[in-house]
Amino acid sequence: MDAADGFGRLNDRQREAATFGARTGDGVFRAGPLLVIAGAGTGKTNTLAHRVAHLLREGVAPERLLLLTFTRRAAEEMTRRAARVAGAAHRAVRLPWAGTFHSVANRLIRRHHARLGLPESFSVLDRGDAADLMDVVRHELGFSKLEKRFPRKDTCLAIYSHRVNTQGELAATLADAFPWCAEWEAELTRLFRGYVERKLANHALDYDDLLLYWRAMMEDGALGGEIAALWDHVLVDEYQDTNSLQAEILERLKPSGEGLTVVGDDAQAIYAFRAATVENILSFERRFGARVVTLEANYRSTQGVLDVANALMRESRRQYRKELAAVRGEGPRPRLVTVADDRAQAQYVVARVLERREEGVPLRHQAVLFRSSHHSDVLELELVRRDIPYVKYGGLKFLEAAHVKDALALLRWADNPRNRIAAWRALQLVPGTGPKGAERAFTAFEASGWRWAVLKSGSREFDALMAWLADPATPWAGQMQRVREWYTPVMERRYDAADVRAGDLVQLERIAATLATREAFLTELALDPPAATSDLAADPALDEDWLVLSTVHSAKGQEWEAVYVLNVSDGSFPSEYAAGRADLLEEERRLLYVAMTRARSSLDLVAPLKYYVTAQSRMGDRHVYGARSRFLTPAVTRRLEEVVWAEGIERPAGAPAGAPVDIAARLRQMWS
DNA sequence: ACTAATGTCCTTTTT
DNA sequence: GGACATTAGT
Repeated sequence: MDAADGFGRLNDRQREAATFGARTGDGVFRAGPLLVIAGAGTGKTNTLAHRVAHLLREGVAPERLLLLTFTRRAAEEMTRRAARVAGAAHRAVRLPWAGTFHSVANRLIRRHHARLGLPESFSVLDRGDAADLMDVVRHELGFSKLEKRFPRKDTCLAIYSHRVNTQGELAATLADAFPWCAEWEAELTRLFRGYVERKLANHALDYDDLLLYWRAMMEDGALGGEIAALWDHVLVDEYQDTNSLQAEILERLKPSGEGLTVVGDDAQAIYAFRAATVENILSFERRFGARVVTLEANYRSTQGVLDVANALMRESRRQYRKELAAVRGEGPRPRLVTVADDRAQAQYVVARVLERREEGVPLRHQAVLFRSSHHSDVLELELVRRDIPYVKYGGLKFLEAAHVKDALALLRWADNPRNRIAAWRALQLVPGTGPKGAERAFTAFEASGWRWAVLKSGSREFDALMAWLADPATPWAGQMQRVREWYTPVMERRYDAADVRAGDLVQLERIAATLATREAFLTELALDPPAATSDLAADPALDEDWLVLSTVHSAKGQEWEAVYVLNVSDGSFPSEYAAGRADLLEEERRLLYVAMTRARSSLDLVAPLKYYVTAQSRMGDRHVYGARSRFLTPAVTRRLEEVVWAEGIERPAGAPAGAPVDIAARLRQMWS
C-alpha cells in the first residue's frame, strides 16, 4: 500500500518518523514523545506532512490534532500536503487547529474571553501599536525628557517582551540582552507596570499577552484540563525557535510527552533575540525520554554546497551532530567573491543574476540574502536602475507605512472603542485636529460611556463614518471600501507618492474581502501581515519573473536554485553587536548556515573589502574596512572557490590586483 | 493649537 | 537615513 501513496518514497528515517507509534489494545493509535532532528533540506515538511497523514489514516480525527508552525503559510502548506498524502478518503480534510502559537492562542482566548475578564471584541496590538502604547506611558512618566536619554519606545517594548518570554528577572534580561539600558531598571519597571495597566484598560493584548493568557488558562485547573483535552496529538514545527513560555504551554498540554511530536534543527536556531532558546530542543530528549530520529539525507543541495555548510557547523559546539549528505550529487564549488565595496557588490550580483538567467535559471529561482534589511539598499537602487523586478521579504513592513496604519486605525477603533491608540491616530486624520483636539474628543467620548452617537471630532462626516463602522448592524463587506473613500483625500493632502500609497489601500481592500469579519481581518493582519513590501517601482505582476531579496530570517524554510549572500564579513556575519558574546556568536554562525543551506546548486558568498557606515558613524570617515568573516576559517574556505571581482573582471584570489592599494586610508583608519 | 522646519541621536533580525 | 524632540511660523 505504501508505494502508491508516497510513503514508499520516504527514506527509512523519514518513514520511521512519519509512522512512529502504534495502535494499542483498545484500537486507539498512540505515540510516545518524539523528537525529529531534521537537518536543512532533509524533507522535514514532507515528513511532517506524512506524519499528519498517517495519524489521519490511523483514525485520529482532524480536530483532535494540533499543528503548531512558525508561520501561517507553513501551516497551510502542511495541511495541503497532508491532505494529498492521506489519499482519497481525506482529500478534502482541513485541519481546524493548524497555525502559529499566537494564532491558536488568539482563538482560545476568544473562545474563553468571558472567563478571562475580556470582552469579545478585544484588540490584538501589532508591534507598532504596542510600541505606541508604550510611548504614551513613557511620556506620562516624564521619561521622554530626562537629561540623560531614556531608551526609545521600540527598545522598551523589546526589553519588556524579552523579559516576558524568558520568564526571568528584568535585571537578567537587561544584563543579558540590553546592557546599555541596565541603569534604567527602576524606571523600566514603573514603565512596564503602567503599560500593563493601559493594556487592561484598553482591552488590548500584545503578542506576548497571547502566550501569557494561554499559559494562564493552562494553569487554571479546570480550564487547563478542558483545553488539554481538546487534542490527542500535538505536533510542533521549528521547535528550535520556541521560547520557554511556549515550552511551558506544551508541557501543560502534554505533561508526559505522550502524543507530542516536535521537529526542528538545533543548527538552525536563529531567534534568540526573540527569547527563543535552543535549550528547548537540546533538552527535549532527556526531559521526556523521547525517541529521537535524525534526518541527514539532503534532497535540496548539491554536495559542494553541503561541504561548506558542514565545515561551518563542525566548528560549533553543543549540538546534535549531523553531516548532511547530498542525494543530488556533487555540483560546483560555492564561491567566495571579494569585491571592493557596496557598489561593486551590487554590480557583481546583478551581473551574475543576469548571467544565470541567460543559462535558463529564472529570476524567481534566485535569491539574494542578507543579515539586516538595509544591506540591500544599494542593490535595490541598482535593480531599479537596470529595470529588474524584485520582491523583498523582511524588513520594513506593509503595516508600518503611515497610510496603512491610518486606514486601519479607523477600523480598529470602530472594533474596540476603548482602543486609545487607534482613536488617537484616527481622530488626528480630521483636518485641523492635532494631539490636543484628539485628546479632548476622546476624553468626552470616554466620559459618555463610549457612545458613538456623542462623538464630536470636528467633522460630521468623520463622526458619521465612525458611527456607521461601529454599528453592529453594519455588514463587514464594504467597510474597507468606505474607509478608503473617506481617507483617500486625506492621504493625498498629507503624503506624496499618493498613487503608490493608494495601491496599498486597494491591496488592503483585497485582503479584507477574503476574511469573514472585521475582527478576523484585524487580527489576521496583526498576526500574519503580508510579508513582502511592494512600495518600490517594481511591483511584479503575477505572470512576470522577479528576483527575491530577503533577510536570512525571512528565508527560513525556503530554497532557491542560486543564492547570493551579501556582506559575508565581520560586522554582518557575525553582526558587530554579537562581538564578544559566545552564545550570540554561535547564533550568528547558525544564521550563516541557514543562508548557505537555502541554495540548491549555486552559492555565492560576497565579501566587500570596504563598506560604508550609514548610521552611528562619528563625523568624518564614512567607511570602514571589513575584516574577513571569522567564520571563514581555513577548513571552510578550503571548500570554496575564492575569486576577486572588479570592474566586471574576475580573477582568482591571490593574483596581482590592478588597482592601487589605498594604504594611506588604512593607516588613518587605524587611529580614527 | 497646529504644522513645518530644524536639530540630535542612533543596536540587526520578527511571531 | 529615520525617529523623535524642540523651535519657529501660521
